[in-house]
This record gives sequence, structure tokens and C-alpha cells, in this order.
Amino acid sequence: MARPRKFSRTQLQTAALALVDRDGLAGLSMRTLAARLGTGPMTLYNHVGGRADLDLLVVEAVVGKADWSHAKQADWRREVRGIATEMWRVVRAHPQVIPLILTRRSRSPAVLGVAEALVAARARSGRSGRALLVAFRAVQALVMGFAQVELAGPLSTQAGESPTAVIRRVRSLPREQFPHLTQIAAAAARSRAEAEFRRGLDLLIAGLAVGARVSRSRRPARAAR
Amino acid sequence: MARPRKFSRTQLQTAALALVDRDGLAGLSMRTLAARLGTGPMTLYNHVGGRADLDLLVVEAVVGKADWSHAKQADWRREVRGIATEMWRVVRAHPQVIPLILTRRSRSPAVLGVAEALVAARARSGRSGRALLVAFRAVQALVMGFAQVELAGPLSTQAGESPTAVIRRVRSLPREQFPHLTQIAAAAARSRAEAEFRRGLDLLIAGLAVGARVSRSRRPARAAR
DNA sequence: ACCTGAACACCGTTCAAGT
DNA sequence: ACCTGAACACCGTTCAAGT
Repeated sequence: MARPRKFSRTQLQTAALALVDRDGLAGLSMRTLAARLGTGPMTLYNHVGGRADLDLLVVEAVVGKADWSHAKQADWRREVRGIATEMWRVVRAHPQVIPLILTRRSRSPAVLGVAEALVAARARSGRSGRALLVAFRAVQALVMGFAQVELAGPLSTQAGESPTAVIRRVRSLPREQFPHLTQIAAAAARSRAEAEFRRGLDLLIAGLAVGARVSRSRRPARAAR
Repeated sequence: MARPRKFSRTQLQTAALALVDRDGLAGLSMRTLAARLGTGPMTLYNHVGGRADLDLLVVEAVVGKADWSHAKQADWRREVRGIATEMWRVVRAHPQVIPLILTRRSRSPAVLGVAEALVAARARSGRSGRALLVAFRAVQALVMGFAQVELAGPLSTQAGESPTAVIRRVRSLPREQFPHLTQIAAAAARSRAEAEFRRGLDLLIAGLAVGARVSRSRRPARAAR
């Protein structure tokens, strides 16, 4: 390290995230990032491995904002809820990045840190091994799944669509074919994303508390062909 | 419709899905699909709106394979479980497509159909309106979330990585910093994805059965800044 | 109405050359 | 060791022209 590198990691992250927040994922490329940093595209290869690294950089910039230090609680249910809610809050703060968070593997300390906190909280209820693993996966899945469903689910708003437009669209579906979807469309238009998430999370936490005592059939819904 | 179109929708779907299954998402482009169909890129614009439509075509080809006609059960719990498992099974059958399914909005009858079936099953437990909406969202989120966590979660395998390599990697993390993660690594290496999913789903269904009776704080984990 | 090739404005990355 | 420009092989799409 004779010379200091031209750009720091945080410099790259800030610039990249700013591009995505402003122009969307399509607005981030080797070339646009280089331009924003006032250099040529090839210079970036001294700092990142390639295009894929750019995505990871952005993901970690977002997840790194999670702060669960204040989530510590006597009741493990409250603590799991606090950490999960913080994860979800941070993810939603940069909606344009959600597709990247959903699909890019990251091994950054930030990502591992949230995971560890979540498992630790759940472990305090006395679970370990397999039960702990499943509980961890389920909470993680629910958090990311709610982000996904809001992003691309069947009841989600299209780009630039208003919530009232959603209800109109879903209600215009053939009622005999989708009787229940049209029925909950009204509820969907009224409800707010955060409230829905918190209630959904509470459902899962209630299940965690009782354990999986529901009768369980070992066979899939239909035979695997 | 003087002349029949050169390619049918299913023809396009089959060709596109075959490309993705073989070469991954990077292998699908206007140009490669055109080449596979033995024509020039511009010809495709007579059949699809543009590149984004190609992704939707592939998503719908996969989701369209879901068949929940045999999931009908007297017990609504079993029925919800059956439909959710079928969704998850279909999604996992084409792993390369998962990022698309997670991020692309689709209004196809196939996607809406599964949603309707899920809500219908849950409605049989007597819920409606908001409670029904939340239950629907939670199940949908859990299914997609499990696919996501398997694809890109902190305990998931890298491309071409063996399950035993995962345990080695996670175990090599600093134990004082990630005590619980290193602890569940062993369980993660042993367990199979389907079993994990089914157990996670059962946790949520148990929560659905009792309803959300857990005490609920209205405030987020920390004050929104 | 449907088909199609040439051309344009992008993109990531290899290669070779600079200090 | 780090920086960088030219060049290459892609990409989606506009435009204009065919039938």
C-alpha cells in the first residue's frame, strides 16, 4: 500500500446507493458510477471485482443501517419482534434496492450480525439445534417475504399506481372466478404496510410460542411425479 | 388476424424457459431467444412488448405449473398447507427463475389463481376482511421468503458449494461474535430444505389457528427518525 | 397486420499501456 | 501497486422498409 487507494469503500457505497435511490437499479452501472466519481470505468476495477460486486456493495450499504442495539428485551417474543421489525424497516427504506436484497447473497458482517441477533433472541426461549434453525429461517423468511409480497405480490401496487387504483383493478376481476380476492381487495386498500407486517409477524410469533403441535402429514399435497 | 402469428405464446414460453433452465437468467435475451426460434431479434416485438415481458413470460410459465386441484381438504389447516406447499414446490423446480418470481409483478391468471385458492381455504376458518388479508399475506410471504432465504440467505450454499462446505464456512466465523450462528450451522448442514419449509409453515399455521393473541406493542423497535 | 435488417446508444470487461 | 483509454463482444430498441 504505497499509495492510498483513490476511493474508499464507503465512498463507493454512498455514490452507488445514491444512484440507485435516484435512478433505480437501471441507473447503476460501472460506467455511471465511474462518471459520478469523476473517473473512467476501468478505474473501478481497482476497487471492486466487477459488476456483481456493485450490487453487493449496495445491499450491504442498506443492511448496514440496521441497528438492533435497542431491541434488547426481557421477553424473547418482544425482542424477536423488535429485531425483525428493524430489518423490515431498513429494507423498506430503500425500496429500489429490495430486488437486490432478495436475490444477492451477502456474507457481510452486517447481514450476519442481524442473523446472529435474531437467533440469540430466539435461543433464550430454550430452543436449540433444529428447532432453533427452523425458527430462525421462518422469521427471516417472513420478513423478506413481506418485503417481496409488497414489491411484487398479486395485491401490490404497480409502478406509480395509487392504492385506490389497486382496489379498482382487483375488484374488476371476474367475481365468480376470484370471489375471495375481490372480497379482501377493500381491506387491502385500507390497510397500511407496516400494520400488516406487524400483525403477520405476530401470527408467526404466536406459532413459535406454542411450538408446532398441529397435526402434520408427511406427504406433500400431491405425489411428486 | 388475417395471418396466424408466427409464434404462439406457449412456444415463446417454452423456448424462453428452456434457455433459462440451461444457461441461467443471463442466457435469456431478446437476441438469444430470437436465435433459438430461428428468427431475428425484431420479430419478437410482434409478440411481446419488450425485454420486461420476457421475464413475465418465464415467471408465468413456472407458476402456471402449480396444480392445487388435489389440495382440497376438510380441515382448512391441511388445505392451506397443501396449497402453500405446492406453490413452494413449483417455485423450487426451476431454481434459476426464483429471482424473477421474487421480483416481477405478474397479473396472470395462474398467479391470481393460487392466491384465490389460498384465501378461499383460509376463509373457511371463518375469517374475513382484515384478518383474512393478513393471513393471506403472511402465508404468501412465508412461502416466498423460504425460497428467498434458500436462494440468498446467510446460511445458504453459494453457487456450486456443497452443504458440508456451508457448515465449514459458518463454523469458521469468529465464535465470540456469532456464537449462535455457529451453533446452528450443524443443524443447517443436516436438514433438508423441504423438511425445513414444512416445519416453518406449520409454525405459522399454528399461529393462524390461535389467532394473534400475543401482547403487542404499537411502537416500532426504535423511534422512526 | 405482421415481419425484418440496419443502425444507435448503451453495457461489462479484456488488453495493453502508462505512472 | 495502482491507474486508465481503446477496443471488443454483447445488449435492448428506434427507424425505416418490406409483404
